[in-house]
Amino acid sequence: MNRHQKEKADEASGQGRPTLKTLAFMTGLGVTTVSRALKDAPEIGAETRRRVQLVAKQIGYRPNRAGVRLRTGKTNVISLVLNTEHEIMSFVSDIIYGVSEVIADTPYHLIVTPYSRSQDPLDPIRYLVETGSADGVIISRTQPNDPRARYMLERGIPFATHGRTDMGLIHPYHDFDNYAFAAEAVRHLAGLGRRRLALLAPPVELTYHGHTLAGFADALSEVGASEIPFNTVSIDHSIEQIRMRTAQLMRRDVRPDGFISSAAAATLAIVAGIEDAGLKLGRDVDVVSKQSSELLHLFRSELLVVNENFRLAGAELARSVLGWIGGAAPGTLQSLSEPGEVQAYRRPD
Amino acid sequence: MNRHQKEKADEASGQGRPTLKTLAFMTGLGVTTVSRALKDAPEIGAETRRRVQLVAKQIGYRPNRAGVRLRTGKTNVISLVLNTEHEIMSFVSDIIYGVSEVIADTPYHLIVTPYSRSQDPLDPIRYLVETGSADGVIISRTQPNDPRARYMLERGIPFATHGRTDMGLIHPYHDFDNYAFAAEAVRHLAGLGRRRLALLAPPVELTYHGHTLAGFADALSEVGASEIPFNTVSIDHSIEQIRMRTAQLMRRDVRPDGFISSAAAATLAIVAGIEDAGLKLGRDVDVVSKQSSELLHLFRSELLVVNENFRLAGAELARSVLGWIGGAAPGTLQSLSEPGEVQAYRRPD
DNA sequence: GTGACAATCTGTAACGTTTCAGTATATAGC
DNA sequence: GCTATATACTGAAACGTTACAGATTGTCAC
Repeated sequence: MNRHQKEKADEASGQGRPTLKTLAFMTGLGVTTVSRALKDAPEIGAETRRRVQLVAKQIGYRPNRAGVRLRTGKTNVISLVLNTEHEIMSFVSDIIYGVSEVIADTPYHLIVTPYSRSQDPLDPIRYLVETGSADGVIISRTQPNDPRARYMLERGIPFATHGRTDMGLIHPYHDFDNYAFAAEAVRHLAGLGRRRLALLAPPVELTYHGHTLAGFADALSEVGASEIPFNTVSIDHSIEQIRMRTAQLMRRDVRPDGFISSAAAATLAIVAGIEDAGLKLGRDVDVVSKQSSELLHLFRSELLVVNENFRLAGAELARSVLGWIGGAAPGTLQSLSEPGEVQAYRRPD
Repeated sequence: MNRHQKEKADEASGQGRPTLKTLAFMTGLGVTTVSRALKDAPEIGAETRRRVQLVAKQIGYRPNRAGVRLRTGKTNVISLVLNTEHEIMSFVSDIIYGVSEVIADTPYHLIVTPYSRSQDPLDPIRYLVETGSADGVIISRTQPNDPRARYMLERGIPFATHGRTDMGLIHPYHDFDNYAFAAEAVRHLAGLGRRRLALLAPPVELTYHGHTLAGFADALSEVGASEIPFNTVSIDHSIEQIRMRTAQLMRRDVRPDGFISSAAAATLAIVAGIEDAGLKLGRDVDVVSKQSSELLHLFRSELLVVNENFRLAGAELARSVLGWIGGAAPGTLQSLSEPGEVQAYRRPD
């Protein structure tokens, strides 16, 4: 062992985390060879490859993220960008778990990048892109003409949107079919003999507001029911506001006998408003609501529900972003989740 | 300009992200000087310091995280470790926002590290520590003798726990005073004339199970009420299980006339169980429940609630971890949040 | 036996940062 | 006018990784 090798030995045998240098020393190879052996490069002998990988596994070698990131620019990070005021609560937790599930056996980490009402929604995106903090981004509250999607498309950074855009640009997305939801809800209410329907829609600026309205309108004319306008509030409004507006509406002469609600929390407010007006759910009015966890039937057993699975959405979004990062065509990474049937509550035995 | 400087210029004027080298070229200083000027090192002249900082701000210099991390080992990352099965939904979203709020104007990023039922809760912690992926860790579902806290304490990695431990070891935590909650709930129910109380407690393995039980027991003897045992389920059980057990309990001869519930979702199940047994809330039985968002009163207006603010918890936990990272003594980074009064619902005008 | 070529392996440089060990200049002491 | 010392700055090395440009073999054609 010459002086040079001795030095290497001294360095590599340190009890810190193993690095390529450690592996190189242990196997008697150069760091370059080790590096390539670990990533199955073609110019490495089969036996050497196996030997390196065995030793690496034995001593629990894990590539240093900072080293890789500095050298290659690859962060192995997916960022989930969330609005801290308007995001649906169960959405946040479920989508995180969905994403986690998918990236669990990849080297990716999930970072959460929040922004608040006061900020331009583009701010966090700009930050991520400018600082190169993530390989891929997931955004929600998608708009028909979404500056964030446009911005990332321009910079060529992989992303996926929860909800669709409508800019004639192609990018990965996952969406719930809110057109189908609203249409099914209308049909179900019509089937119960309801004729005057009100819709508590998503906020106008989001794409699925349009989808929801379209499904609502199309099905209304299909079944020959009519709309009672209820567009002074959206599911983004406070519980109190929705409750108050609902109560007001229900005290009018011409009041709805059916409600469709795009969010579970808002449904609580609608029901409260209905009861404030002295009316009874299931008798005077029926309500169809989306929900993401099976809790509404406990609230009022008369409620009619359609489930939206955010965990699945998170998983799909993660798959889409990873797919894009992996080189797949953005157009092939789009998915739409069909709503199940409208469910009435069945009392357990 | 000599050849050497020319090279520098060429490199530094590249339109990529500005680095120290860019700043060094622009200011005519060495990278070392620039680096030190930016962190207010003492041996830099006052004017130079100002000049460098001005230029840095002008061109929007941001230190490269990978560079810093590789050189110093500092990740500027806080990891929030979450159980993907048992975490309360609102807890996840609120705590994330609370943490975000605090780290917003720091260089820290928040990464979410999930683990599932099948795993040893120590796994994600080991991963974080071994790979040096975070400067600080936040864990929840804290146990009296918590191997995760012990492990991190041994390795000297800063962390904070949501909930306390009971191992005679000192570390930062934030906790809700569940002893006070249970005691107050008992007193309130006693004040309503309720005499036979049942408690739906947190799962036994968590520290606050003990706190809750102690508060419950102490207040019971204080007010001279008695306990109806209800320990076949905890708030970790499924809605269906809790509902069924509640209904069973309420059909017994000796049944509770008061319930205390440690979680809002579980309360929905308790109420359903009560009603399954043909009894009425507010008449036959009163229920005091914790909640983290103001929704329970919409569910049944007779419900009595105590609010627990998870966003605040997230903020406190983040402050604690950052404090520890910043060198503060762990013992000074502990906080306890006192429950407010038990609230009955007041109908809005 | 020579040249060509493939198959394996290797050293060096670079990513951007901080730290170490200086260097150069000015100021002060005497 | 000399040294000592403080002040302000600097180059080189290192963190762990990958890419580039070789280097060393052995094999084969002829």
